[in-house]
Amino acid sequence: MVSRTRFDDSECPVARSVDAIGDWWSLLIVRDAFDGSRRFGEFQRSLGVAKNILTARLRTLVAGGVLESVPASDGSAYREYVLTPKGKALFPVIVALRQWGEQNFFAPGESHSELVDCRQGRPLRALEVLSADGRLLNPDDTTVHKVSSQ
Amino acid sequence: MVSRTRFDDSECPVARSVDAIGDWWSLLIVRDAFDGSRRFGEFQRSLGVAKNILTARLRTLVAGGVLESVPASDGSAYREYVLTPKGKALFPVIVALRQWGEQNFFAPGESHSELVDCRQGRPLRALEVLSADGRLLNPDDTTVHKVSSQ
DNA sequence: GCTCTTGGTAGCATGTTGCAACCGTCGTGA
DNA sequence: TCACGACGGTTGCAACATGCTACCAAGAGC
Repeated sequence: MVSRTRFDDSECPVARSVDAIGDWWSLLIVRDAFDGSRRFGEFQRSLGVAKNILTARLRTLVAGGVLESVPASDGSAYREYVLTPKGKALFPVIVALRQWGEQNFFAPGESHSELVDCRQGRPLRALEVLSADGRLLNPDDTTVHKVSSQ
Repeated sequence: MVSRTRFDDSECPVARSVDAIGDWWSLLIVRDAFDGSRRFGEFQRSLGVAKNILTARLRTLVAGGVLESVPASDGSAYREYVLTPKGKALFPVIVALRQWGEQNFFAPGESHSELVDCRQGRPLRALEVLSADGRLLNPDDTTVHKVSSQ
């Protein structure tokens, strides 16, 4: 069993998110799911993770409502793992991590995979943190405050 | 020593980001840094993490260029840990995780911390993944392709 | 029926984590 | 200037998680 409730009790949404995802492997599984992977074997080949670990992570993600286990789309008796709406909502997280990695961990010209807009084939616009009325916000322009139950 | 290079060799920026951050504790340290924590003790009290783990994580984050160790701002001989520009660039990642957590792991009315715009005190706008020309993109509207070294 | 692939489980060695105890330095008040 | 508490760690150890390899059962293809 994966360590449930490490940060779960926190009032911080970041902590709960982190706890729900489970670990880094899980995040890479989600990334692969966005890239079109569906089958156990696809994830395993793509990630190179041990099968027992993959089994455990998939189970956690399904239990957490991020993935869903459905009958295989090719008519075989096997099952596939697809993103639920909640899983798809992780898209900005993956995109944010991807952009951060692109900007900080690749030498100019170094080959890397890239996420592009299907329609134009062009890279995405950088994510922007905006205020309710659309101003661009830096970390210093924001603050955390507590919302008591209302 | 923390497991350097688990995913480092990957061409996927997501994997390199994940590897650079190290683990979930590190991400929560970064979150606290955005919230204004600077001192060892502040992180320790806020997170409740064991001190040896915190020591290791801070070292990893400094080595990775996410945090920087600087003389304390209050003139004491202690040191503080502050975000580098690279660390501040993680802001969208934290915001994305926070928004995902808010939307999926809190009952309506349940108390939680909230990130607000300093100027107006209002919650932020939800992050949007946009194409280069500003269209709103869903996961299905994007695809990953390889960029060979050019 | 035979064999290969898929999707796992089981057992074990190793690595990582968390806890508690300890320790040197800094700051402060008397 | 000396004592004492807070700060910022380090060390050792037990417990847990991870990864590797071998194994296995059911499906798919022939």
